[in-house]
Amino acid sequence: MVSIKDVAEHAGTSFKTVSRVINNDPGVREETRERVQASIDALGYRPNSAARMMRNQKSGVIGFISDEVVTQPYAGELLLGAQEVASEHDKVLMVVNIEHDRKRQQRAIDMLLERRVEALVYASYYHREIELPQEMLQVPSVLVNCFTTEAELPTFVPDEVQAGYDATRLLIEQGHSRIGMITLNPQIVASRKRLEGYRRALDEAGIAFDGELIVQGEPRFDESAEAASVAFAVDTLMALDKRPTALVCGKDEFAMQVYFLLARFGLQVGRDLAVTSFDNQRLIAPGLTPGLTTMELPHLEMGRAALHCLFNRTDDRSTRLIPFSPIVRESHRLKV
Amino acid sequence: MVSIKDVAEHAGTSFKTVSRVINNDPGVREETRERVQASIDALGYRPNSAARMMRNQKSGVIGFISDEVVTQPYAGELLLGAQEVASEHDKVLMVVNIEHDRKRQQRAIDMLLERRVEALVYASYYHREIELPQEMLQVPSVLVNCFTTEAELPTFVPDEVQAGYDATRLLIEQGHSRIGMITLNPQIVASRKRLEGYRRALDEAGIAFDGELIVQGEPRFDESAEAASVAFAVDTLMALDKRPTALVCGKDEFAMQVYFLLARFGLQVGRDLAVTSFDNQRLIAPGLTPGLTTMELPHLEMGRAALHCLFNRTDDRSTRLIPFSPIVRESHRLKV
DNA sequence: CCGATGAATGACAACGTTGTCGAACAGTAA
DNA sequence: TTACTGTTCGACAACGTTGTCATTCATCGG
Repeated sequence: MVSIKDVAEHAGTSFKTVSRVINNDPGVREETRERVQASIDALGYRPNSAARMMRNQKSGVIGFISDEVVTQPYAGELLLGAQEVASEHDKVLMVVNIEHDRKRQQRAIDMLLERRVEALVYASYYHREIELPQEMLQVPSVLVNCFTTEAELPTFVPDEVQAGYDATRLLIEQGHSRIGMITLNPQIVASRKRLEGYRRALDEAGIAFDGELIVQGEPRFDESAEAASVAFAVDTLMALDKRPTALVCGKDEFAMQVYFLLARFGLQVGRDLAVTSFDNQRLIAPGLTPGLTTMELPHLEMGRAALHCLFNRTDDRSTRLIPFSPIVRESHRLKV
Repeated sequence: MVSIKDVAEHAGTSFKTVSRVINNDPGVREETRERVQASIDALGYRPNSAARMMRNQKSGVIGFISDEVVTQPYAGELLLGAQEVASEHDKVLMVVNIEHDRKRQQRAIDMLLERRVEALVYASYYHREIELPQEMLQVPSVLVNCFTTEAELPTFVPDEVQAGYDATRLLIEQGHSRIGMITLNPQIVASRKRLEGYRRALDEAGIAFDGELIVQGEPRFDESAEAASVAFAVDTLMALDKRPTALVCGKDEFAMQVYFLLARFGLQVGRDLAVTSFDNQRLIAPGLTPGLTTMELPHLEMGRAALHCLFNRTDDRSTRLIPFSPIVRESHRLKV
């Protein structure tokens, strides 16, 4: 590989002068600068970042540890937002997917610390508590879409309560008061918090909470039984004496199921039942008829916010709630 | 940051001996080794990879340039497969998303070459021809899910023809001979090749090709008009004198639309129309009733194959076709 | 014409690591 | 004792940069 010395020899100067040219140091005569630049171009020289790192004691790298962000639809936007802000600050992300594997996680963190990452981001696919790798405390770190009780770290999570509130509010504003909810697995943070938002919206509107209207859509054990589970949930709701006229679905896949399942009862979303949901899965939400009104997870925004926080290095180690965006289509509104 | 010299001082040896311990060099007395190891642990020493890089003239990094792989549902599996193989060989991926931006692409490549990546992978979200960044020829490179005519490089793309063939064949085997197809935008490689596979399957089965059965599902200009476009396609097919009894959909979103749209005609997928499709979008395909039979894009496999190719450095610069996997559910079969 | 000034450039060290070579030492055979 | 072996360890250089300081040279005022 061609080094600064090769360029110097080619240009007939000392290698220090070449260094000056590369770094736009002002103390170089114009003529010399041009000659050196010509040699750089001729030899195809590129500064060796490893040498620079050693000299400057800075890697310019930010580690991004993800459990499975990258493999999940649109969660990758989190990465995208992070990359965008990082590159504004001339930093690069080094992304490692650890896939819930302890050993792999350890190896990944070792690798990142050996590369002297200037900071670490830990991002999880779904909003949950994590076991904090203790090594993360050695460098500035932030958590995204996850949290921990083991240490105080800047944390960015979606505002699930607000999302639940807004999703419900959209239906209340349409005049509904019998509003059903198909929840995610209650062990999940999102499930509990969104329900909290739902209740808050009802309270605020003076609507009494009715436990009968809350049914679980995700199966307790067998993932593959999800379709059946949603079907059961819809059946349960539709068998009620006072059927709901509106429904908050725990995720867009549930909503899709609902669109199909209502046909059994001769009903249609958007005519007989108003629906809102969460996620705004681009594959599903716009493709349904009527278009699905849904709360979009702020992945991009969380990624951005987390990196901004790293660069504005204050001592603020609080948890920040990033709001969902309501994507308003037609499903929350009944056509008469 | 604590260096090898700090450890040496702490352990009362020369720094070279510490180096030997780190690298498991045999010529160290057991007692010394333990003493040094204790110091390493006590000080929390981690070897500085920048220094190692400089010394060894090897970065251990493989650059992964993606146009938008990461932000697209499940295309991230490509990255995952690549990462898996890389880490088997003790290499790390450095991923950069260039988002079709010329400048960003140039910056990304410069950055990667300055970091002395040992190889480059260029992966595109959908199968297409790319303009090859000329710098890629400076290091061993492979293309994934894309190709170029500007140079001969090892290339890994999905076998679209086989996918079209298989998707059609599944229907033929069920006794169908009037098989419609809703195609993607014909400018896309996948669209043309899959149609070729479709024709081959028909030929082989002695079924005459009928152009009336081929309709375009993707709108020509306006992306947002896709739903309407598919609706029009279905209407067209259903208005034929001899309606198709089976249908190959260009992507799972089309299939989802078809499930809904058939209702207009009082028809049902799996009862009146057999359907196959492409992609196996996890959000859609398993959630439809009947489950969608679809050809899964070999993202994971392409990622793996590409990296294997880099490590088995032969001079083979050919294009390898990676087969789709048929994910057989129920939609290709009519229930009587 | 001389010394002072400032601009342009070079010599050298250092960053943290590993490869090469040689030194110190213990043990063994003659 | 000597000579030789092998084991264990350290001194030193080098990798490619950049910061510090010294040197060279032209220019300018007196």
